[in-house]
Amino acid sequence: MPQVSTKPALTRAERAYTRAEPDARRHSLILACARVLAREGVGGTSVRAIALEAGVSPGLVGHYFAGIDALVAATYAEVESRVSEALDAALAQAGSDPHARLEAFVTASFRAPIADPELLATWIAFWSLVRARPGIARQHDEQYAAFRLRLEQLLADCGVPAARLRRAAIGVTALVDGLWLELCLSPQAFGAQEAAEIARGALAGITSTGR
Amino acid sequence: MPQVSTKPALTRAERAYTRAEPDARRHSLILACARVLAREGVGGTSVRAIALEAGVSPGLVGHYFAGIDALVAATYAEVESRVSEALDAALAQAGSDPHARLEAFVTASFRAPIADPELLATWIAFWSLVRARPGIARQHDEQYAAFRLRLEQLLADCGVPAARLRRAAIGVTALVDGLWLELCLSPQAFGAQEAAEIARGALAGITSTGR
DNA sequence: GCACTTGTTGTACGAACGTCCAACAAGCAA
DNA sequence: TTGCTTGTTGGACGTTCGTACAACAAGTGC
Repeated sequence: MPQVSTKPALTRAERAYTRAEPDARRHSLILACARVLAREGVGGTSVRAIALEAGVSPGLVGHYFAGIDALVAATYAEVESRVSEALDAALAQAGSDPHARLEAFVTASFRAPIADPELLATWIAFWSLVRARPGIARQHDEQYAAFRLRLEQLLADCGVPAARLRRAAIGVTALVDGLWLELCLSPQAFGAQEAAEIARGALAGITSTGR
Repeated sequence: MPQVSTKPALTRAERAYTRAEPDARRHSLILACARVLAREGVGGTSVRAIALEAGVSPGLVGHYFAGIDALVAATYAEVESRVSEALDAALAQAGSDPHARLEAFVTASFRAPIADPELLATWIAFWSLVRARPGIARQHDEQYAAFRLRLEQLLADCGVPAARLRRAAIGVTALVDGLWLELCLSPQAFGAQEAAEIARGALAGITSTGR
């Protein structure tokens, strides 16, 4: 992105102002931030990179958010919301059979819209921020606790004994995260369908033995 | 870390030069880099932060490595080596029973020296670099392929059918990674011992059904 | 057309970045 | 003690960072 330093600022005729509603602008900045986090990682994510990705001027980040950290936090909320909605939708379509519901909930993570390498990469970037940013850590804790609680409920509906619920939920959550990680970082190793099969196998083991 | 800008440079009497052998100095910079990556994440890891952590002057990073990226790559190699050695040691102590060996190999990830929150946090930082840095991606691919290959061998020794080896190895690797992630990011949720129990349960499922 | 509201641009600014290197200094041998 | 080798310091330099904001401009109502 070289800037020809001898080139004068754009004339009035050359500047292109494109107005957008505040919510729409905020949303497009959030999406741009997610994409930059995914592609460049945390180290390559800057106000200028996000603005360039969004096709706007850098000042807009400061105008619409209390700074880049606030934008990243808003991006976390957006991505998390997208994942939650996909899980909700999977459950809504799963019917009432407990095993089908459990499987739908877990395997939704390996289908669109979740199993998108870009979304997974953004998610990995968020993981890497948890320890250094208390705000992201809070968001992370809430989201994970909610996911695990829900998973426990679904597992309980499948007859997993109460004494084993917690560990089963932790294990399934870990398996999903680990498969996400490798789906994203080593896409040549296996794909989303295989990940779903692996997860199904694990669920079958857990629910068949009540282990 | 405010620097009193009116304070003159240290006089000759105040400067403290401490010499170290090149290898020792390189190693201490690598360890400092690992600690900073763990604590501050990628975004907070800079030449100055690492040098401060190592108790030396920033110029030493450039003296001993071809820049901060080379130092990070060297840090990856060091941490990976530390993990591999721990796994080797666990296997060496496990005896000849295939099931004991498999369990030792997998649960070693949940014992010292591996299950150290700082090491895990450094590892998460490396994950977040994989997509944006080809060199780290190469290191990552090699390390993961080697781990999975080894795991497949151990699983095969336990009688897991050849047709199921690959997926079993992928699943166990994912489970380990996911448990690492949460051990590090949500230490209040569960501990290393419980992680080991969860992993043992998963291994028992895989090896008992030959699934 | 004008005035006002409100969204946009792009740059100034101080701070921090990675890299480079001259000056310094520890340690050793003669 | 001197000279040499080699490790260390810390600051210069150009670049990039996040933030702030003056100037600009789109869009609306009168």
